[in-house]
Amino acid sequence: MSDDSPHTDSPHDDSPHVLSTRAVGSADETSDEGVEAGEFHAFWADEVADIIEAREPDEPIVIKGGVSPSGVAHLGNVNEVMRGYFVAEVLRERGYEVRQVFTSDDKDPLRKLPRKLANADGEIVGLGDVDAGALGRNLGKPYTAIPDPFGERESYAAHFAALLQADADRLGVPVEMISNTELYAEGAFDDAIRTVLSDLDGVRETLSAYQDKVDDSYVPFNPICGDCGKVTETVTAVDLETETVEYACTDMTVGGDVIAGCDHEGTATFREGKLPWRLEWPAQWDVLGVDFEPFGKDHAEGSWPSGVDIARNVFGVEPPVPMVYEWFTLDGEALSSSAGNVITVPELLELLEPVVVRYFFALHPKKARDLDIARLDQLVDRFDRFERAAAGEVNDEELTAFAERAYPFVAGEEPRAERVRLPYTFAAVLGMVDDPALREQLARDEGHIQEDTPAWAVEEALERVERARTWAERTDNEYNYRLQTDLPDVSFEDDVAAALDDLAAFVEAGHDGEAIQSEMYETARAHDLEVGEFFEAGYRLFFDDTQGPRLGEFLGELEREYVVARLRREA
RNA sequence: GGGCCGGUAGCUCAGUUAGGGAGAGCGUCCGGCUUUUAACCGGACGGUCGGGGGUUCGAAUCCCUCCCGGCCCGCCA
Repeated sequence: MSDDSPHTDSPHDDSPHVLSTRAVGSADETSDEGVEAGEFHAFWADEVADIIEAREPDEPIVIKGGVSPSGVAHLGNVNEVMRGYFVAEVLRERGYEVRQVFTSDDKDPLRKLPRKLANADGEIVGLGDVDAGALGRNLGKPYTAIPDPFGERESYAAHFAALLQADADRLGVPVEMISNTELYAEGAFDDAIRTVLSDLDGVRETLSAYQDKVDDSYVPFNPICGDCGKVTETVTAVDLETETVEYACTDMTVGGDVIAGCDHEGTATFREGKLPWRLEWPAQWDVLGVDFEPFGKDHAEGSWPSGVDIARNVFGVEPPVPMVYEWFTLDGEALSSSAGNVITVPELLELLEPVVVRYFFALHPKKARDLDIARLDQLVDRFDRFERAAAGEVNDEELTAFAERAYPFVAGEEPRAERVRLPYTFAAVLGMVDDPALREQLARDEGHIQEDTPAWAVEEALERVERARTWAERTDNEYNYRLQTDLPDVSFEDDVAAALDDLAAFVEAGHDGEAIQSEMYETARAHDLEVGEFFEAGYRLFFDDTQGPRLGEFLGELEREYVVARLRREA
């Protein structure tokens, strides 16, 4: 076998870890012409796009994400949307037509009561705030057959889907929401179900390699009970002629609990039931023509391998290009809605600009990372640096390569030279005052806003202030000071009071912030006070606290009469 | 127990494609701004690249092994 063609050792191994340090390799293309597989990309979405492109997909290229409705649409779910989005945008830039779809697996039964729910505004509420009894009575039914606990939409599923749609909108990602229930209703899965039920032995054989419970009486189809409306698990007969199944509404075991069946026995059509997940997922690939799908690491070793097998050997289709993303933690802990460790998109957008959130999801999907709310300033700093790098202003080759490629997809535009980003912590300082004009003045004095900065840039820069303010309040950190409009309850020693009066006179005479700052030291010495003691008096008067921002310069920006009166403890 | 994925400075992370200088920002400390008071500037400190072994002239990077964390290996999704 003197073979001169260097064959790649292993053919494609179906590992879903397409971006792993080890698995990147790839294109099992013959080397003679073509696709340069090993080409390095600074942006992971380009690597994924290469793999998709190498398979010469039909257009439109279909990128899918999906979730099962649960209580809360949290930031983890956004992976499904944003990861696919970046790949979609890269492919669009390469000239392809791309559809990004998002399935809501809403024909799944509600198996247990969620501890927490998100209302239409994305706020998390407890079960006590909704009609929990109605939910409890509907255990076992498809989400689309359960009333919206908030009484607003036509169903629990619709409520949840609306949350995800709203989140995608807020992040500027156009996705096509697809209801699984509707796909069944319109017959999209008819062929897949027929295929499965026509070859039960073959399906069982394939499935049994992954699921122990598959025996020769197992029928992978779950009819909806015509009597009680629950998803059933016991099919007693299949009639391929009439395309119906006979079923019995038996009990369903969920964890340690049992959802009681109603014992009804009936007949269901192919559209009055659903495939179990391991078959439904590959059936979706077939029905929707999916070319790429990102998914969390929980699927990587479970349903993905079986899905690949079933796609090829049951449905006769090639599975999509996969991509496993690592889960991120929130404040160092796993996301958990029952434990209260979740954050929704609207909540996060009270703290961060959408572009920063998009940036977070443009970072490498395979790295385990933490979203640390207390240190959001670090994330924003990193984004700002990333943005400067995109504009070629950072002396860091690696970062610049990544930023130049990824930034347009993150921001939706090329970097704009006039743009102003206030450092997040500085924005938090500005948040100590309410007056928008004063905030702007402070930013100008500090040199962040120039004479010729266009109005749009000023406006957008200042949008960060409100968010940083909210952050300071939420985390009650060292920026959580509030300029006091009313005189706090204070009392000072005579010497301190005298010093304050002197300072008041100085301010009244008209001096700028820098001069006031200097004068504070002079005044303290003149009255034989510790400088710290004098500053503390000032902070007490203006912030009702013992610390704060650089006081003199801060006071210089405030209305003179107000400062003078406050220093004299008059108002 | 088995498989997969992660583990780089106090924190958040880049660097692993293709082996060659261990890096950035923040924090800390010191200093500067006629001034100890969290905004600005400069500097320093800070790491057994999870541990060990191997290949190599040379390893964060390749190989083996072990440790830690997460996920999966029942059902469900």
